[in-house]
Amino acid sequence: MRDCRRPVRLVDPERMSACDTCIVRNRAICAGLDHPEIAALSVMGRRRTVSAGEPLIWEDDDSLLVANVIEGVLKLTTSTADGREQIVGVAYPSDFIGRPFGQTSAASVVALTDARVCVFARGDFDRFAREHPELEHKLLERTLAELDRTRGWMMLLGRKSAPEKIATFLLDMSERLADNGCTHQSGADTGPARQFTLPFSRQQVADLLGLTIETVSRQFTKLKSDGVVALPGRRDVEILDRGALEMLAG
Amino acid sequence: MRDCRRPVRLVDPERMSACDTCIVRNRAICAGLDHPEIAALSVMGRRRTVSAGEPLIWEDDDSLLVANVIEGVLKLTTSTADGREQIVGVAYPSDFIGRPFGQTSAASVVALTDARVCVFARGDFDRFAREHPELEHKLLERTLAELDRTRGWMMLLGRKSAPEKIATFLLDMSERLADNGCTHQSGADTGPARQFTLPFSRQQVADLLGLTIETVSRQFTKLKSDGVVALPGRRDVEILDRGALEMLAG
DNA sequence: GGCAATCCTTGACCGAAATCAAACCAGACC
DNA sequence: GGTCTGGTTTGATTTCGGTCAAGGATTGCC
Repeated sequence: MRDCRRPVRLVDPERMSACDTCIVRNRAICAGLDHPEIAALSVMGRRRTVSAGEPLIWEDDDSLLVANVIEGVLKLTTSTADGREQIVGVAYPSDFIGRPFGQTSAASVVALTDARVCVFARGDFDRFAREHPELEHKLLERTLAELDRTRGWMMLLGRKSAPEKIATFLLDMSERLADNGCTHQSGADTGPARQFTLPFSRQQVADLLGLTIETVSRQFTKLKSDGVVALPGRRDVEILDRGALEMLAG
Repeated sequence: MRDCRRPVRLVDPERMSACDTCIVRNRAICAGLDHPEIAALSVMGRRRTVSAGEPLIWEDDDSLLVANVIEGVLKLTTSTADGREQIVGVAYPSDFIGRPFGQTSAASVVALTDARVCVFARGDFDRFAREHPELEHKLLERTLAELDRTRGWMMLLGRKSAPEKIATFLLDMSERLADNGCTHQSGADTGPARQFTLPFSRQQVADLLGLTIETVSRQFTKLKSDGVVALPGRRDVEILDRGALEMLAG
């Protein structure tokens, strides 16, 4: 999912005067809009950077903004009054975040890595979307896919054991962090990544899987000593035995 | 959420020649469509009854049909190869079920009570929806709301204890099964139900909350002996101390 | 380099919920 | 009435993962 790191030069990086140079332009919901529409969107939107750890949207706040992720990874979380946290979604480049057509957002959005997003005032976006069925359709397709993915994760949270959770997680990461052909000559899909760098700390993996940090750590150690994965760095994973992982994932 | 039980007479109950008498007409996604549109939908759709326990859609099957729920309650489930089950959604009257714009359905749909639905071939529905932005917009709003609800449930599955799960579940049921003013003289919202009949067996409650049937049973017994609820029948619940439930729900 | 802060790992122990097993109950049917 | 059946409750026991606590490893900073 990572985008190519080729620098993008913008005449005016604040105003989105340069949707045409946007690296997620073909994959985000704005794909397929024609020139006048893109121009209208450009007027409404602004580029923003969000540093790792910085929040973009607060849970239960008025839903004031929506955004497209250009670069980086962000987490969507819900929390209980006593501070327990559950990650309920992860947004990658080209993903849409925020809650259009609703008063409040059900989840907080916080950057996991330094990120760039292009944000819109929710009201502006809502109005624009209602006038552009093609955009709404893209948003609908995306939302339906996200709902499917979320429902799959419910099975993991409700019914899987810790080893199954970790194995499923690693396989999922391996797919979502797969190289999209940017750093390779061929444009072909290179398939799931054999090695990758997690955008999560151990605590965040725990918050994603409904486990504690200690259990996550122990399971990683177990996989390492069983020769299923190598862990060259804190957040680096190399899959040595994908078959074993798939067995474990259940 | 229950609809009034006043019988609906149909000239031809098989063909949906009588959308105009449909009891969920004002709340389902077809609300707001004009006469010619409704007529076109009528031609595409068929009414169907589904008996309690009977499946309507199979997980991983080709997504062949979508539907509106007219009456009854259905569960959406995902299962593992070894037979563990997780309920990932519950559909009530006026809810939309199925996976438009996608090749396969991520969840099975099975009736919990005898139910009536109006079904459409997915292809037909997709085509119709793309030509009717207002319908797609309604579907989008619904899908966004369902995603919010699903994410809330992830917090429950990943981070809540058994007592918290049960309390949250009962409060949720109390709201969703609330009388919608049908059986009362006033049309006013009567608020959350104080007593209601669950559409779930104990096992199904377990599948919804990510627990075992024994744990569910024990928690119900505990709530009863603590005087928080009364359980006049297998599936009947009467909330005696809502405040206590809210405390327990965390 | 030394030091602090943060993150991660490891160990000992505990407890909540699962598992295993046995009653119990409520309808349905004869 | 009796019996059968499927769902439910209850009890005894186990286990998985959480909690508590300590120790390492990395990173950043002076």
